[in-house]
Amino acid sequence: MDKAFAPAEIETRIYAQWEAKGYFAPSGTGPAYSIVIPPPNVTGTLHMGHAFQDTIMDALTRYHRMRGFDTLWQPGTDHAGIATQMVVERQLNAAGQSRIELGREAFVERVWQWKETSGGMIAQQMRRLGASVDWQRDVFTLDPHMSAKVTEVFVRLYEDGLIYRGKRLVNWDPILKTALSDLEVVAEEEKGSLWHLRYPMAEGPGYLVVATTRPETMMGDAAVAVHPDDERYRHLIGRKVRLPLAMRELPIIADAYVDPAFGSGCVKITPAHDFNDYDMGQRHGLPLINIMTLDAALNDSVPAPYRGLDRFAARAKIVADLDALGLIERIEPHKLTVPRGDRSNAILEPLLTDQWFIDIKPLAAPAIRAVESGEVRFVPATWTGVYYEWMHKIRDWCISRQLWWGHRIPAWYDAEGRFYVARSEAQARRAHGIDPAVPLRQDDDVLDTWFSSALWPFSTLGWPERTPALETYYPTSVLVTGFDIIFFWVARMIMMGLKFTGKVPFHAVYIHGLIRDQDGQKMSKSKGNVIDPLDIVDGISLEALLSKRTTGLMQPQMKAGVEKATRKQFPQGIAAYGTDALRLSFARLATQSRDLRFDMTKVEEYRNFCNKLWNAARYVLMNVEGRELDPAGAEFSLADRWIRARLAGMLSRIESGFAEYRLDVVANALYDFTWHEFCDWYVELAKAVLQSDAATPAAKLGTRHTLIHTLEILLRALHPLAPFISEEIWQRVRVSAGVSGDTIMRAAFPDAASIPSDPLAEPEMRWVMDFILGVRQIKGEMDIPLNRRLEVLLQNAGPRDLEFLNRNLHYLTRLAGIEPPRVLAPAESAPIAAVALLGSLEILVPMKGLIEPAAELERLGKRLRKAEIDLSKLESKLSNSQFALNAPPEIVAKDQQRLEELRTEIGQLSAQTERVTKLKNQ
RNA sequence: GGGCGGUUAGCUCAGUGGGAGAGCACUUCCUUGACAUGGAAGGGGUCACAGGUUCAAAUCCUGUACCGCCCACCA
Repeated sequence: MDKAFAPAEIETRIYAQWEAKGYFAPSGTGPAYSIVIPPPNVTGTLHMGHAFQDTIMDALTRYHRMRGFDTLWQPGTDHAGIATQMVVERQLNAAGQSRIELGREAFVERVWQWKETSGGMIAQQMRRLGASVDWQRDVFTLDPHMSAKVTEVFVRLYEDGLIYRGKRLVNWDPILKTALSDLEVVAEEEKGSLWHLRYPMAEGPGYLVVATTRPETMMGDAAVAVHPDDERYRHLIGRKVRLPLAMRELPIIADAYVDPAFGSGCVKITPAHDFNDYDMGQRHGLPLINIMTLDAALNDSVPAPYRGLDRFAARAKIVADLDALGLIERIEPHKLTVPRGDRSNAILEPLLTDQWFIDIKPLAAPAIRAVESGEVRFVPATWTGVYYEWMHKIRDWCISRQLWWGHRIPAWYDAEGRFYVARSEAQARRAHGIDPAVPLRQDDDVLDTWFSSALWPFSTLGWPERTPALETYYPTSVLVTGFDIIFFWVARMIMMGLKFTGKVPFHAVYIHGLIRDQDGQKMSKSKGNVIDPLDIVDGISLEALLSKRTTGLMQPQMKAGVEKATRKQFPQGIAAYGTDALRLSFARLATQSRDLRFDMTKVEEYRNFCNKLWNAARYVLMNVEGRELDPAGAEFSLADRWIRARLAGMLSRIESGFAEYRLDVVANALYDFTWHEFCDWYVELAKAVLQSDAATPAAKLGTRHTLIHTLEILLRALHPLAPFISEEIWQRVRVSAGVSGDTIMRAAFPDAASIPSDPLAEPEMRWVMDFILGVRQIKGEMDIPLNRRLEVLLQNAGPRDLEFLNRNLHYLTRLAGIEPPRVLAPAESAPIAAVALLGSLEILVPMKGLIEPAAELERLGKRLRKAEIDLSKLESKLSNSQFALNAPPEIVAKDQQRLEELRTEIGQLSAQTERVTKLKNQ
């Protein structure tokens, strides 16, 4: 084995072998365990969030596969309608072309080409990350057989009366020229103005003042509303005002929606351009006056001077014209929430258009019950409330999009505008007896991407056919996703799953936090803080990283800032850390926190961890290869028994970590055991046996056997999080360890319960460790090199101390760096020495010029102060009579004992301080 | 306006009722035959604040402050 762990070559080689041998496919035996991947968008490459999520899913998958489950991790990618269309359109624009020029068919062809590129990059990234998905089952949401399922669902929903088409007010994106669902709207608070406009009374003098944030919509006003109980305006209800600039009259109506305290208490009502006004218009039978075109300019229903003006130009002109007429009472600054498209960032317009909707309440009710009943469990449970809140006030879902990239709506129109919903044009004709000579035209619109996403758990498994995969792996075991798409995706999958399969799509939803940069900032191209996960795996030079981060920026003026920040953060570029280090650091990050700060130092930490493990394995192999390892006749030492007990402890921590989706717990358990127990202690203890001429062959055999078996079990426990290094080392140790199997991937996950408990090993080992730590503490504080062997005397040794001492002398001399200690007789006086305490046992290191009395006094002082503080706390606790009365007896007893120990310790330390002080003063 | 998170060592974070923890960073020592991507030792925290419950609170309850997120039709 090489001296340092070199991941690059190992990873690609091992993954190729796994894939070639078909290890990712379900085993077909055992209980089913399945996860469907949240399909990444084919908009580019995977980002850190994907890599994080894939690590979690892969760890869960590998863990269950090793535990004997029939395990499927279903891969796939998403066409991501708007997002992908925008990416390709931007590419076209950069090349001086436009989508419109190209035409629908050619454009869609271009997007398919891009899909091949992006999908290929994504698959490649997933392979480098070690994802054990079943590639044979890979699907894309727009694959023809997947589209057929989408059509099937649409038609069935339509036939059940749950899909309807109609002219409704929707969120309209005038840049993308499509409708959006409520969820795709981000409400941002922005600074604006509140214009107080005077609307003259139609008859007689005077005017009403209405307050508005959008004066340009006045052209679409259908009424002015006041609160029915508002004394100021009560008498005017039923009368009329004249709409300035347009020669129309508006009724004054009463509606309790109006807040008399806001503005003037009079509201202009524009039913075709405001959601509230729309509702009010419906209540009062007001006309819907649409004044805008699809690109948000004023249309021909407004007076000539304003026609064709963009909404904001129209606003300026209308305000100027009203001002000229003296019809503006005042303008005040006002904060308002502006709706913007989540993709385009365009200011959206409520606009009347023909759209398709899902009547959602009938679907929502069973989906709410499924969570209430516990059929679907959110982890952490706090997200349940978020789900309920949205589900209880859910509104109909606008599913049609005026885009080109997506699932075409299966509806056909005749010349009269009648439409027929069917699985195909032919079926539409058959069902409605339409002559082939009558032209039919399919709806131009496509479906919201989330429509097909909602079907994902069952569509990927074969629905509507009752395929073996559907029967076996549906409902899936767990959905792993971020909280940002609970509404977009999780809720809709539960609704659709229940509707079309009668079952929930997954039993658990594990909601993880969102990956942010080291400063807690969201990672985004425009911030210039994105990292390609593979750049951490393979490393990247500063130059390459700079060019990656600064090309294709939406706002080129950001370039300088991005470059500066990048140079500051990665002056040397990024080193190659390997996949396992990245995965382990992701796991360590997977706490229940919402925001997860990704930090390079964590990756470095786990790179070092991998190297540590690699070298521990080197040491083990060095000592076992070509040697007898048959445990028959082996003698197992205290250290052997102890490390086995600690191994069991680690395994049970891992088990509960996985059960609770706490991969941070799993990663920490592995780290602590590997580094601080196996390497720091056990390997060093093993050396004391293996390098000793005094140790018996049976003892050496026991140590070798324990070394190789502990390592082998550790590797299996590590495999779900660090698949590559565990496989690589396992391949080298499996023969010596005497385990069968071709791959660690399909080896059994180690079981804590199969390791018998050993209640005596840990206390004795604790004594050994404390002895060693006591001596090391003196050496460390006195700057004495560890390997300088010291003379040590023991005072006050009890029978237990003597027993432990005799049994473990070889450990003590080696790990503490001492000569075999001499036990002082009860009456024998000790030379002046530095002292370490182990219960009542005093470990003495004679000072004789080695240790300065002043330094030892300082050390003693520190210990003494600590002990005294502890003692006084404990004394006040125990002196409280209520404590003994109410606390559990075992707590009281423990504290009593601790009190005695502290008193002994303080007595010893004080006596020692006195002795050293005397010496110093001589 | 409603709701949900967070506040623990310089930094990033674990820790849900009984002696304050990890990693990194920092200080000192160590070219020991697995590993300097290493080893040994050490310093550093009134657990945001104020009340309350309890024999006992970082942990449970109430409130306050600050930070963040989600939802929401006040023009």
